Amino acid sequence: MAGQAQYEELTRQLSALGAVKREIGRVLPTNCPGGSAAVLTLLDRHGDMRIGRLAELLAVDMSVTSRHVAHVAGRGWIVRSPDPADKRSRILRLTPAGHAVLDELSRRSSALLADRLSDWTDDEVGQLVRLMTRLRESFGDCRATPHGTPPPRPLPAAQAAPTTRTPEDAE
Amino acid sequence: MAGQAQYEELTRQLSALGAVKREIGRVLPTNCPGGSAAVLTLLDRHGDMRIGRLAELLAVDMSVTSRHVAHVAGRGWIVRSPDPADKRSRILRLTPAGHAVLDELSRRSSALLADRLSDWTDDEVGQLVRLMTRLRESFGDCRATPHGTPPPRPLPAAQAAPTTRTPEDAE
DNA sequence: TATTGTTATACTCTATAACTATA
DNA sequence: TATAGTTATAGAGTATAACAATA
Repeated sequence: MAGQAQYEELTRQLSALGAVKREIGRVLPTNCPGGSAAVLTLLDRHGDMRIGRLAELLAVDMSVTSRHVAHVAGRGWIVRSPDPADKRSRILRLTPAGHAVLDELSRRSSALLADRLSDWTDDEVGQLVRLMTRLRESFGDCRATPHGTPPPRPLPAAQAAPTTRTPEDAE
Repeated sequence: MAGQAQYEELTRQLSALGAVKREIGRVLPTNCPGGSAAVLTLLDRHGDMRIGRLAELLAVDMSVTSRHVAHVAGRGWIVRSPDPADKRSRILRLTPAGHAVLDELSRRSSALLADRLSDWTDDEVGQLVRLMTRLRESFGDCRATPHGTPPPRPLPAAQAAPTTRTPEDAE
C-alpha cells in the first residue's frame, strides 16, 4: 500500500508517457496510425477473432474497434470472413500483406527503442514491461464502471474570484 | 541492450496503457479534462512560468499548450500577468481556486489508484514510477526529430491482392 | 530577422446513441 | 427481447501553418 504522494507521481508519469507514445507514433507509416497497428498486433498475437473480442483486448468501445478494423480491412491487411456459428459476426484474419506491414512496424519501432534505450539492460526493460503489464491487470482491463461509482461532477469555476481579477484574464 | 521481442512487448504495453489513462480520466470532473489537469499540476510543481516553458514540460507543441492554458485561465484557475522582461510573454500563476481544483484532482485520482493498486507494495509503485521516469528521460522529452531521421513513408496497401479477395472486404 | 504566442484547420482516438440484422 | 456490429455525431488531444507583436 503506497502513499498519496506516490499515487500523484504515478498519475503524472502516466500522463507524461503520452510523449513517448507519440514519439513512437511518428515513426509509423502515415498509412498506418496507432489504432491500426494495435489491431494488427493483437490479431497476430491472439489469432483470428471477432470484433467483440478484439474490442475487449483493445479495451475500447466496439464502435471504435469497428472503425479501426474497417481501416485495415480497406487496405487489405485483414479479411473478414463470415462466422459460420453466428451470422451477425465475421472472423477477422491477418492477410500476408498484413503480416508484412506488421513486420515493418516492428522493425521501425524496435529500431527507435534500440536507439533511445541503448543504455538499458535487458533486465531493466523486462522489469518495466512486467510492471506495466501488472498495472494494466490491476485495472482489470475494465471497460464499465465497476461498482456504484458516482459519475464525476464538474468543479466550480472561480466565480466571484477570491483574488483581484486582472484584465488580461477576461476570456 | 535488449532484444527485438522485448521492444515489441514494450511498444504494446505502452499502447495498451492508454486504457489505464482513460480510466483515470473518467474520474476527473467533466470541467477539467486531462490537458487542464496537466497544466495545473506542472504549474504547482515547477512554479510560475511562461507558455514556452510549460510546452517543454508537457512535451507538446506550444499551440496545444496555448489552448490548454486558455481553458484553465477562462475558469479562473490561473492568471496570466505581463512579463516585465519580455512584452511578448505572460507569466502563468496558479490562483487559490486553481490550487483547490488541484487538490480535488489529486484526491480523486489517488483514491482510484489506492483502490486498484491495493495489493501493490510501496516499493513496487516506486519502482514503476522510477522506470517510467527513466523511460521519459531516455526519450529526452524530445520534441523535434533529433538527427537526420528520414520521415516515415506510407506502406503500400494490398493492391493486386496475393489472396483471393472475398466480397465482404470491398470497402 | 528571429522569437513568443495565438488562431485556423485538419487528423486521430474515443464515447454515446440510434440503427440493422441476427440470436 | 437481447446481442453483434455499424454509423453518425460530438468532444478531447495533437500537429502544421499562417499570423501578430515584440525582441
